[in-house]
This record gives sequence, structure tokens and C-alpha cells, in this order.
Amino acid sequence: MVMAMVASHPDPLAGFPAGFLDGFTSREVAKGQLLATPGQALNQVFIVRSGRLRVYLASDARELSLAILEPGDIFTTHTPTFVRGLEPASLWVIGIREFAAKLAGAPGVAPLMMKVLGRILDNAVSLVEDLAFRDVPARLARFLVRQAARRGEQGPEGCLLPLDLGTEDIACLLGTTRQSVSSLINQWQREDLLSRRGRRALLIHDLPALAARSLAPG
Amino acid sequence: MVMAMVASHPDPLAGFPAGFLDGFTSREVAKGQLLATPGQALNQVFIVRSGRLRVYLASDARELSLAILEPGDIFTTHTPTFVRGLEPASLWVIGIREFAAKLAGAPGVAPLMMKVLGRILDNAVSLVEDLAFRDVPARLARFLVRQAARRGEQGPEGCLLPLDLGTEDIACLLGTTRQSVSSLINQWQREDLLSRRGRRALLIHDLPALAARSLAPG
DNA sequence: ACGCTTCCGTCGGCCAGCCGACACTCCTGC
DNA sequence: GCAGGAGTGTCGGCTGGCCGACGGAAGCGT
Repeated sequence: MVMAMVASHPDPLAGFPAGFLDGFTSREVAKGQLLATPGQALNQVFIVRSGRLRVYLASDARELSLAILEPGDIFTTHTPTFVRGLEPASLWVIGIREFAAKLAGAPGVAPLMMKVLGRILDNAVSLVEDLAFRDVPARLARFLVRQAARRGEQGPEGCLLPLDLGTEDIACLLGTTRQSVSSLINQWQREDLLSRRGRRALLIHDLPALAARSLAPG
Repeated sequence: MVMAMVASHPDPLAGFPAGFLDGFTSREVAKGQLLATPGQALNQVFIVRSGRLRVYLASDARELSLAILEPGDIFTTHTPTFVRGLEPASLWVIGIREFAAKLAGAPGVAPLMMKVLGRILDNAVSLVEDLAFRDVPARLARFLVRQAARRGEQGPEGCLLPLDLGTEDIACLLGTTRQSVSSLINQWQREDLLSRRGRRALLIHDLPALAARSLAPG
């Protein structure tokens, strides 16, 4: 699930025409620094050059992460979300009007934007689907399966998953609580579906079984 | 809440340059007809000319409406959602590739697309926010307040709201059940916040009080 | 080593809201 | 009229999962 409103490329700049970055300014973001908040409509578009950022919603008592932005991801501050540096990061930034002008000027980029748009929609819809239809076990299972497909490395004992996220962070991505995630992981560990490998990595032992649990209950 | 992934204009074609519709084909949709489903990636963009369409997600046991499309709204079949005619409707349709080409050719349209994109994101995020942070009373209250701002007509007794939706339909928009909506409305009726006016309309008597209940609990 | 801090595991209580069931009211066509 | 169907109101039981609490384990600075 999740990973959300973001277009992700293995190579940070694949797909952009040479010189497309002209007119962007560079910007550094410190760890924990708040880059955007709802309300303040900055109207900027940015592309992540290095580091990771967290996009999230917040109510008085809770936070829900929409996405972890990684190098190559493109996003805009023109959404009612918080964006915060998860670690030191650097960005290319441009005003949204100038960005639109660039799009008009570079014909090849419009289709690319459509792709980005499509992916953003897919991810948003996927998030809504999770929150509305799936219970917590299914959400967690789906998250792990997707991460395995994305970042997992196949080994003799199973698929090694470097999450780089704590229990709390995962809960936040799934719209649930630390406790629920914790107890589920340990339950599955007892069932030999997976096992912890150090502090922030998992070894998936039975991927198909996990996939089965990622389906909506019923 | 909701109303969702859609850009809505009071005037169906405001903002589009003259001749922009060249290349679109016309299409009729019957009441109840399924226009798009997840899986089948039709890759079309369409604009609603007349009638209403429902955009929704479905699991085995439940449905969740993302939006009711109305004349002037623009949408794409390239999302994992169902789109179904709510009443007889007619559309302008074009392939997504051709649409992208038009964007590249008509420089003035790209900024318009950015606006549309922004609105789509806002609405999607708003939906997620509701599902994650607000309880059912808050969701319903917010829905009614927004509808009042959108379609309500001020009268001597309060604000008259022609919903054109049954209890079940509203529940579907809010991601809850018929029963919950029903009991809430009647509870509020007892508190004199509102009253039923015929089968599918409400008279809002105390809009501020409703607005107060639309905030996240806590 | 040691404290200190941060993170993780587990338990029990509690409650919003889903579900099934059923009666009632309203429209509609014969 | 008067069936029949669709939509509506209401109740009680049941449960997923949030919350608070607390103890244990792992990292880290000195």
C-alpha cells in the first residue's frame, strides 16, 4: 500500500530532457526541517536530488504519512500536506507558474506529466482503498509485499527487506498504531512467515502466504 | 467531504480555449451503464457534457464513492476505479495520448491542467483525511456543510438542501453504513439542527452548529 | 562498565461503528 | 384501493483496533 503520491524512478533524472532543470534553483533541507505545511500555499514544484522526505497529514492527535519521497521523485507544495526532511536532503525547486511555462515550452514533457499524474492518482486511490476496505493485517501484509517487490533482495533463507523505518513509522504509513504493527509482526514471526533481521530489516520467509493475507478480509 | 477527484466548473466549458474540443468524440452513457472498471486500462480522458456519473471503488462486500461527476467535470478512465452512469449522460471522449498531444500543442492549456491536477490532489487528500482522522458524525456534518455551500438555497427557515441522494448513497460517499447515517440524521433532527423536507432534501436549521461538529473529534 | 534514552512487546479495558433483524412508511402500478 | 417493493428508523450484540500502561531490550555517550 501507500508509498503514495509520488512518481518514483530508479534513475533520478530518467525521462527529463537535457537542460530541463534550467531555471530550477537548488535547495538544502536539514533533517527534521519542515518544508511545507497546509494553509501556507507556496505553489512550488520540486524534484528530490538526494535524501528522503516525508509527506504526511496531521490531526491534533495523530499523523498519517502519505509518502516517503526519494531521489528522483517529483512533488508540489501546493497540497494541504506537511512535507518534512527525514534526513538531510537536497532539491531542485521552481515556482509552479514557471513550471507550467516550461511544460508549455517543452512539448515532450507533457506526456511525462500525464504519466506522473496517473501515478499520483493511482497511489492516492490505493491509499483510500486501504483505509476504506482493508483491516490492519491486510494493510501491513500488502505493505510488506510491495516493499519486497521494490527493495527486497532474494537470499537463500527468503527475501531480505531493508526497511529503514521503525515500527512507529510503519504504523504511520498504514494509518494504524505502533502497538498493532508490533503485535502483528510478532504473531507472524511465531507463524514463521518472517523474522526480524536486526533492528530495521525483515527476512520474509513465506511471501505467498503474506500475499494471501493482503487481500481484503472476507 | 468527498466530491473528490474531479475539477468542477459552474459553466461546463469555462477555461477551455475555443476549438479545444476538436478531436474529441461524442459518447452517450445510459443510466446504470458501466463506463470503466479497474484492470481494463482504457486510457481515455473525458469531459462530462450532461448528466451525472458516479466514480467509486468496490470490494467484495462494499462500495465507496469517490465522486459524483457533473457537467463540466474532467476525468480519466486511467485509474483503478469504477465509473457508472447515475442517469443518462453524454460525454466528450479522447485518447490519453491524443490528449497529451493537444496539451503540448496548445500552450495555454498546460497551466489549466496544473490547476486540475491540484484540485484532484486536494480532493483525494481530503478524502484520505476524512477516512483517517474523522469519525462518522464529523464526516456527515462536513458533507452537509459543503453541500449547503455548493447547492443549498437560503430560505426563511434555514438552508434548503436538494441532495438527490438516498441515505444509502450518502453512506457510500462517506465510507459508512446506511444505519449510521440514518440514526445520525434523526438524532440531529431531534436536536433541531435540521429537518427532512420530503424524501431527498434537507432543511438545515443551524449551519454553524453543524460546522462545529464537522471538526475532528478531540 | 554504567546510566540514559529510545525503541519494542504485550496485556486489558473500552468504545465507535458494523452487522443482522425487523417494523414502518412512502411511492408505484395495477 | 391494495399488494409489493423500495427506502427508512431503530435496536442490541459483537468486535477490530485504539489507548494507556508498564517492563524489557537495544543503542549510545561518558
